[in-house]
Amino acid sequence: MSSIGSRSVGAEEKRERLLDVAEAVFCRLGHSRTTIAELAAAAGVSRPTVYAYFPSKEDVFRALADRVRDEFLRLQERVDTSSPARTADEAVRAFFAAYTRHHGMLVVIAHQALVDPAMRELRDEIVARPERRNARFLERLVADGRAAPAVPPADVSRAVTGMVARAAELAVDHPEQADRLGGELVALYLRMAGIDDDRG
Amino acid sequence: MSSIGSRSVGAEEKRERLLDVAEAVFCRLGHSRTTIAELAAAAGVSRPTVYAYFPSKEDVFRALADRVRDEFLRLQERVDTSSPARTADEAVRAFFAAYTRHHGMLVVIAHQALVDPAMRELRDEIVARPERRNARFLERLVADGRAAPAVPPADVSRAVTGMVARAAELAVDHPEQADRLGGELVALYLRMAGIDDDRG
Amino acid sequence: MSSIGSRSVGAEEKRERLLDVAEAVFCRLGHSRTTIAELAAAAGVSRPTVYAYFPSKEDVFRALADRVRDEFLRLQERVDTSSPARTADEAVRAFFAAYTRHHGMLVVIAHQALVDPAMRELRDEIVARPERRNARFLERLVADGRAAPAVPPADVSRAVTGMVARAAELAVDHPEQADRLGGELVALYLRMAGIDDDRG
Amino acid sequence: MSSIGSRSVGAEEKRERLLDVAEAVFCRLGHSRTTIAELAAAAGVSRPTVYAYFPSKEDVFRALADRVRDEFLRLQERVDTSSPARTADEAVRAFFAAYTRHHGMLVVIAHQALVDPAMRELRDEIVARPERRNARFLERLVADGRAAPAVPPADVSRAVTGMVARAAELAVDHPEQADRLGGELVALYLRMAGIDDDRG
DNA sequence: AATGAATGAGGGTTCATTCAT
DNA sequence: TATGAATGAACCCTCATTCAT
Repeated sequence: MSSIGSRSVGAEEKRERLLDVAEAVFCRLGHSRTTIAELAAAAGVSRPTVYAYFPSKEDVFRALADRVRDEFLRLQERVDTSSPARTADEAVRAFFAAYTRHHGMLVVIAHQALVDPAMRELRDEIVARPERRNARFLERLVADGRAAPAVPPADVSRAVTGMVARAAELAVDHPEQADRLGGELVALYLRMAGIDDDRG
Repeated sequence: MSSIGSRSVGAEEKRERLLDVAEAVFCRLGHSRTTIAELAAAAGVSRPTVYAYFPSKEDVFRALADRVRDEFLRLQERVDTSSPARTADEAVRAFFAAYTRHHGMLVVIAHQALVDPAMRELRDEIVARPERRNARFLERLVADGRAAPAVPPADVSRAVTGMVARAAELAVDHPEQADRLGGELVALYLRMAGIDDDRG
Repeated sequence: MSSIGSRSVGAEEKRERLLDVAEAVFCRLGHSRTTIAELAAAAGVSRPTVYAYFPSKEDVFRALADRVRDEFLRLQERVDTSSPARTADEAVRAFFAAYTRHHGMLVVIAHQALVDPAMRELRDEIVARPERRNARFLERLVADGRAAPAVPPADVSRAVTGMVARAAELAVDHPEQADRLGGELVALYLRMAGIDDDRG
Repeated sequence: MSSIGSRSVGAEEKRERLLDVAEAVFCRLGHSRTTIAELAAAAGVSRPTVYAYFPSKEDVFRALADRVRDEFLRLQERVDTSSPARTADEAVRAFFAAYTRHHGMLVVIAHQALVDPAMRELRDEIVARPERRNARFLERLVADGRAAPAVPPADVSRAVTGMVARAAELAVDHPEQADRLGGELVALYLRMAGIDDDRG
């Protein structure tokens, strides 16, 4: 019926769809209440079918977490670098959008990180890596005299991650405010970093 | 049942000790992996004894969450108000300290909030209430011409919550940096809020 | 369906090959751990293909057991009867060789006999029938004055079955001793049966 | 109701009773068809109760197998040694009785030995150790001129194990013949070993 | 107040088997 | 004929919870 895909669709695609479904379920139910039965039902298949695509529940979760991380890693690749303010604008907005989109998973990942060192690392790749990258970006700007942050770049960088995370929480419940929130985040960032706003 | 005599006091104390133990266990194992057996073992009692103090595992968790929230609520009561900068300094540092101290529980609470509306509310009391209070504080300062935030006070306020949360994560792993981090948080906040630093 | 033409012959051959593979797998993994998946993998085919040749896993096992039994039944047909000692020699060695060759299957069959009356019967055909036949053989020899067993022929007969079984166990792990063991078995049998060794 | 024991009984005793029940079930159903549910039902308890005494189904089986082995090991301790024939008589009969009593378990152990090296060792302790002991016993007799086996002592010894095993199979179905079978086994053994029958 | 003992409910996982292609 | 895909039925095991002592 409403199974996860017709026969003609490749297995890889079905796996991907299963992950989509799984993300929704994990975000709705959290890690422990997400059962294979629930995943299967949400995907319109039977329990054993889930095992045709993933060896275990934990593997579903790991694959999901990996996918989220990969999306975050990809974010950093395409950013307009025509001016510091533009770079900041795009980077912050993109990070904010991704954070909002995957807010639930990030909460679950943080929870699992309490228990699983692998999740701790994965979370680090999502959160701390962009921070380090951003810190280096600021340091370069400072060296060029184009930024004058109030506190060390690393702290600005960390602060912005936190700000984005918190704003994302709000954006999840009030998507209509997402745009405005993005704007405020950028504004705050520019001010914290002491970057001249030369956008448009 | 038992009067407020020594017996009762002992019971209240034991309950409190049980909660201390429980907080440690919940932070180490997360919500689902925390079993009554583990709580009992960590407290050096048998499983049924836990039920003498709490009706269910969920009640242990709720009591714990309540305790954390209460501590956050109490934070706001004693703040030096001799100057805006001093107020900000104390409030931010206190919030940051509490956030660091209860970081694990806050992660678990966030996770449970995905599932349990009551936890959503509780989390709101911990995070959003101080934000609103802070926003009002800023608005008053703005009205008095003593603050000139870069973005609306509500956004500054939300931003600082996020910053603190992220800094707390770091402070958990590197307690030796807690002081410095607290200072940076205050500095950033003052700058974001456009408050003159008239401290010492 | 398919005539006895080449197709059918191919099918029969494949079935036989499948049984060969299955014997190896059942002996390696025992009855319960042998899965259709394992059989299919060992045969280099997909799971459903196994079902093209056998209606069920139990049928694979039954066919296998039947094949083993048939081999044992055939043993008794060609035995040199030129002298009692020669008869004994050939019969014991042949039985011992077959027992060694199919030791694993015989263990599995014994195990299944605990549960399945049909396997009990089959095992009886493999083990008890030769015993009865042997007992009659001895009785005839006794009547002719050519044997003087220490105990009733039926007991001698049963004893030799047991001896062979135990020797086979050893021969499985130490094939190089098979010949010597065969010799000892014959010697013991002759002595137990009180048959003059007029061989060679 | 008909649970495995009243509260007053020690846990050790209950464990022992559970093992008694388990032996019956394993012998009736074989290894794989024996489920925890069946064990629990046979013992008159619920499934989780079984886990209060054993960590897993495999542990139940191992404990059972250990118990059987221990009983076999104890057999060898008390044997009348007033004369070779008496020693042989007692040893063979005792081994035969134990083999009959635990026939089912020995079949299951043999089956598991296909898969589990630990079971292979355990089986060796049950079967091969008495053989080696017996072989040494015969060697001593030979040295003293009190035995003249038809084949090397080790082979006699192995043969008798096999004979006993096969006789036990029969005795399981026909307990009324056990005594007679025991006698025949002893007679055969004495003859094979070339021991003078000086028993009363 | 405290606990040893027991269990109902439920979740993860496996596997023989079927079916559409 | 052969198979990729899917599933019903079980089974092992865990855990929150209860109860008699």
